Amino acid sequence: MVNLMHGNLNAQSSQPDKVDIYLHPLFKHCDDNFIKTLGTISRKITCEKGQTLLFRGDKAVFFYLIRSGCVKLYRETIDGTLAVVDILTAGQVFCEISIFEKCHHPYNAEVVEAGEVIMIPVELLQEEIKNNHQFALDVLRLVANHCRQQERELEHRSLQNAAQRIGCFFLRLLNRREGEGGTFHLPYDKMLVASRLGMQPETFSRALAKLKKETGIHIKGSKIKVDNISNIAKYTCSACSSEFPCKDLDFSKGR
Amino acid sequence: MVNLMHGNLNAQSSQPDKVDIYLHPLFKHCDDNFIKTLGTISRKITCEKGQTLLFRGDKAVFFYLIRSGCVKLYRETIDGTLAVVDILTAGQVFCEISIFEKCHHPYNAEVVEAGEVIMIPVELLQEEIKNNHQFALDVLRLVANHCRQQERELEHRSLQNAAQRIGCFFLRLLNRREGEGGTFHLPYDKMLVASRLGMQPETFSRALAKLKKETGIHIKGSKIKVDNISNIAKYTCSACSSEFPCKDLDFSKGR
DNA sequence: CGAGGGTTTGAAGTGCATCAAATAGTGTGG
DNA sequence: CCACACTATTTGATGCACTTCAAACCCTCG
Repeated sequence: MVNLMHGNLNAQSSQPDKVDIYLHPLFKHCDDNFIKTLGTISRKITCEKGQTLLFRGDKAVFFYLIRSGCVKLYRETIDGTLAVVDILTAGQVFCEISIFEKCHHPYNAEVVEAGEVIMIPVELLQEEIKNNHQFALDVLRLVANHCRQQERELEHRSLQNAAQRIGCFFLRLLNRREGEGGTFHLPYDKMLVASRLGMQPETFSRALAKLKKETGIHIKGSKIKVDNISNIAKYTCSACSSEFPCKDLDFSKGR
Repeated sequence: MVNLMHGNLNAQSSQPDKVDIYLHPLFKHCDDNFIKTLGTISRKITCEKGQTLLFRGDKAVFFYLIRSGCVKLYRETIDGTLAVVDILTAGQVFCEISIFEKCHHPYNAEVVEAGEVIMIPVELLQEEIKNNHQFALDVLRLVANHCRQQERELEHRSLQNAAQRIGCFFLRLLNRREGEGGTFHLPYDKMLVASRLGMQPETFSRALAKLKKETGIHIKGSKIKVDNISNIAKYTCSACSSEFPCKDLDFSKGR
């Protein structure tokens, strides 16, 4: 079990096996009774790779929390072109807007790595939102946090080049103090990382090579070793309005 | 006065002179007493072009509503490169996250067209959020709506080319039924539209010419005449996951 | 009228996408 | 344990969209 209270992007790279829903910060102001109901009523499903959890346009009836595995959120045009919204791993949540509003899914969700997903019926949460003012505020915080993440994402797409976006992604995976380095594994396929960062696999490969040259990081398969974070920060954060270390994402990994 | 209850992006193009804060849908569940307090305590300021309303990183103490004029929200890297987040006109609001959370501004706000702005102290709203459950939900809706807008924006940046983004922008300005055309004015400078859509003025100029060729629209200065909306929809919406007409934005123009 | 932006046009450069093909890695059945 | 199939990743070559730099044009407003 991973305590999401202290969860950060590191949890992604360490790939925890299971995640306890009770500990997601979204529920920190919910009482034991509600948590118990949550445990009873929510569905836990085991998903295979390739399985589609929900389709864009479908009515949202569940709020999702990933216990393990990996889920890709994406939009698709008529001609089949994909725009990946995000790729989520253990501990992350999605469809949070459905918690308070009747809505239709704004994206598709596909399992890209087998795992377990918890589905919480939205009525349950909508009820809680009415009774528990603190919970309403926590939902608000979750949504707002997602909003800020997207603002940052949008900025990165217009100001950072491919190599800088990868570097920034690595910095978030590392999440250490300035100077300190470390080793970590990519949370998923390079192809998926590429799509997550809005680039082609070929571009990712070349940009990663460039990042290596520029910052002196070591790469072996999916293992990345960083001796000095500042090198990456210097290289990537010059093309961003936030300074390293990024303080944007401190509430939770919720979506 | 413009009734924001029924406001849509058309309001942008018709450039209303003044906007009544009471009618913003955010306040639809607030009682007269609160509205009166709002009128008393909020500041109305007249802004000159070029004036900076707030700086990124400053502590957020006001929620902003634009009565008239035009405000640019942007982020800036150390070397001075800008990333425009949005450009807002009469009836639109910003800094809504400050309504429920102590936060620092994630962007700068600069007046690009002189006008009047209303500043509402966040304490007032934070108080109301505690007392008025419906208001809390309306704030949630406002934030969620902003979130969806950004999701769409992000998709557009990765799937649509420059001409298609302009066409999509026009469709939102027109906001009519399929087939019906119309005439409208750009809500602000072409330079600003370009920055809003994440492209250079030169690119905008060339892409607009391309859009004209592809869809048969008529352009004279800032006046755009569209005979048949479907032509634009056919051209732009093919590179988007939503089909025309876009239903994404039905709550308000809030930000 | 003339100064100063906004807008357009031209020419050249850059970054990423695309297409193609080679190479590495992984899982399968024999 | 190996050979095969299949996928992921890398590398090369080329093309396209957008940017950048430069200059002309145009419009507005003092």
